[in-house]
Amino acid sequence: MIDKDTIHTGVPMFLDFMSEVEGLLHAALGSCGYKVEQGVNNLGLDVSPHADLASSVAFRLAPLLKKSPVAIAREIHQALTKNYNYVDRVELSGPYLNFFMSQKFLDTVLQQALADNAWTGRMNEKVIVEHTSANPDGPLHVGHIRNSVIGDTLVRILRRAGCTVDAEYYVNDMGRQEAMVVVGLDHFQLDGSKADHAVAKVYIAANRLMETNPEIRTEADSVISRYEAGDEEIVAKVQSAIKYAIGGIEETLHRMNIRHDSYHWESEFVRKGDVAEILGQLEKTGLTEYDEGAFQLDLTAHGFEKKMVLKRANGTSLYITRDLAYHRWKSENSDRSVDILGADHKLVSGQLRTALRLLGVREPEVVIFEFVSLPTGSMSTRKGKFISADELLDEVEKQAYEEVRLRRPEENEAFLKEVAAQVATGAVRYDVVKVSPDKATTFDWKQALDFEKLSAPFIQYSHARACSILRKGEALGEDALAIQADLLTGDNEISLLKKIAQFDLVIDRAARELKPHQLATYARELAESFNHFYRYSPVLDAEPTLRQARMALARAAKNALRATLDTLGIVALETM
RNA sequence: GGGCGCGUGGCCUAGUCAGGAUAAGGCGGCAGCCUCCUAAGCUGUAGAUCGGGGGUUCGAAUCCCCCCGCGCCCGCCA
Repeated sequence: MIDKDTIHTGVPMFLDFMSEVEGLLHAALGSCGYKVEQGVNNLGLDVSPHADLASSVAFRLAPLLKKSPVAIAREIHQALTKNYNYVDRVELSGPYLNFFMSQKFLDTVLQQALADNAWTGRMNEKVIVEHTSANPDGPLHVGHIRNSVIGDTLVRILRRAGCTVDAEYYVNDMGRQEAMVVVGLDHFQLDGSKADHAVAKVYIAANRLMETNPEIRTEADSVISRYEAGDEEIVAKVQSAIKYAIGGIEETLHRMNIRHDSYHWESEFVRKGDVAEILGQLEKTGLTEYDEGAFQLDLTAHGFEKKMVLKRANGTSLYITRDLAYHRWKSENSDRSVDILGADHKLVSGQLRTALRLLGVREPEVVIFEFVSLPTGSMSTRKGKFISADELLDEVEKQAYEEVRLRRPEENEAFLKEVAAQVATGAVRYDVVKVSPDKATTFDWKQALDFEKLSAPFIQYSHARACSILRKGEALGEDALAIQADLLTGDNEISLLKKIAQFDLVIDRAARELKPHQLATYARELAESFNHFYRYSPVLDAEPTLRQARMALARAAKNALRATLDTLGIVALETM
């Protein structure tokens, strides 16, 4: 049986094993009279094919002690106390120290995984994540959704880690793009298509008209200054256009299981006087000057070649200035603030952070993702050159529908549609999140429509198969809650349990480092691990006691898959 | 020209921050597995001098320098 005091719902699993290993190693090093340098992972700990946790600390000590790593590892190994709880044994393998999990640890993992709320971590910071924030001048395209998916996945990871997260959309209502939409609406009609698409058509037409009619630019300038001055007629026009476009954008986001908790409009910070206040504070740094009538900040001492313009010669404010005010607000209302930005914002976000430092405001953590381009080149809303998120989702859903229909011909239309929609959302999200944000990508229809192993349906399918076993088992009277982890002796059973145990480690890292693609990799490994169990350890046909234990493992795996999929924003279908 | 990022089998990617024990997957190719809990699955096989060159190290895909290629940026746009 398991000691009651080791069971605490909602407490990490692998992290507990790891801290025990760290404790053991530090104690052993101490009794040998050795010290390791300060730094992350100074014990050289890593998950390894050779052990549940391996340490290469002997290598790190070798040059300092002028002894062979093998000899050092042997000394440390002999100095280890045998006071193990979650550790079963430590094997010496040349210069490596290999730590293995105890049966008690595996029992705990299984028990935790069966609890309803076993999947929430201990971070309790308040975090603001700003993502998407696309200009309301058209629909989201396949580049924008990289922002939305990375952002929303991080929101979910941080919440899973225990944080309170506010997902924010920063609405650009004061920029030139929006002014062009308003001018466009004076010259062209919305055509009744989906709101954001209709706005895009007007916006594109206005830009095209400007090529032959320079008056359009003057009209846009006038909209900008009248809006900033608070001209009631213009304010009403701008805001209704924006609300209309955002409505369409929201629809697309909801289709991808993405919701924002709050919206902040740029104009808010101008109207409240924050922008003026910040300009005043920056002036006190002595780094500002007027150049050809424009108010500018000189950041050459901070490595920026060009001056940062804070106010136009005509007196209107600029994006960067309003963004300073917004970021000050965010820092005052959170413990961490996170921005998801495209690679084209690298420079300006560096300038922003430097200016914030001058103002004594906590800087945001910035996640930059590289560009998504089309095989024909980069996308542009203004030129009407893009593949919209809606178009992508429609196509993927159509493909998914065909796949479900082939596999489940006996099911009704509603079933096929529901599964197809959830498979499509999952496939799109997974395709985006599985790639590191640092990587520039080229959109590829063939890849987007591929539902095999490196995709969401692979993981959803594993979950559905686990559900199927549980349904059938429960019909036979099994409760799938019996804790008999010691009966799980097969390699595939133990590695599945160990993979389940890693969930908290993956979430913890992804939440600290803001790397959502690590969770995508874990999801694939977990599903793969479950599939091996499924293939080699029959549950329902096993003899009764073993069947109970395997039922419990199937439920634990189901819970872990479900938690992983939820955190990725992918619906865990019970059947597909 | 300068800054930032990327370069891993035919194609796409993980691993790089915190250097370690045979470079991990997918797609595509070839060969297998449905009287067996959903074959969107599983197994086997071929295929990589980790862009090139130098350096640091007992040890480099990983760190440093140079070069090449690709992307993004260098606006009183956002």
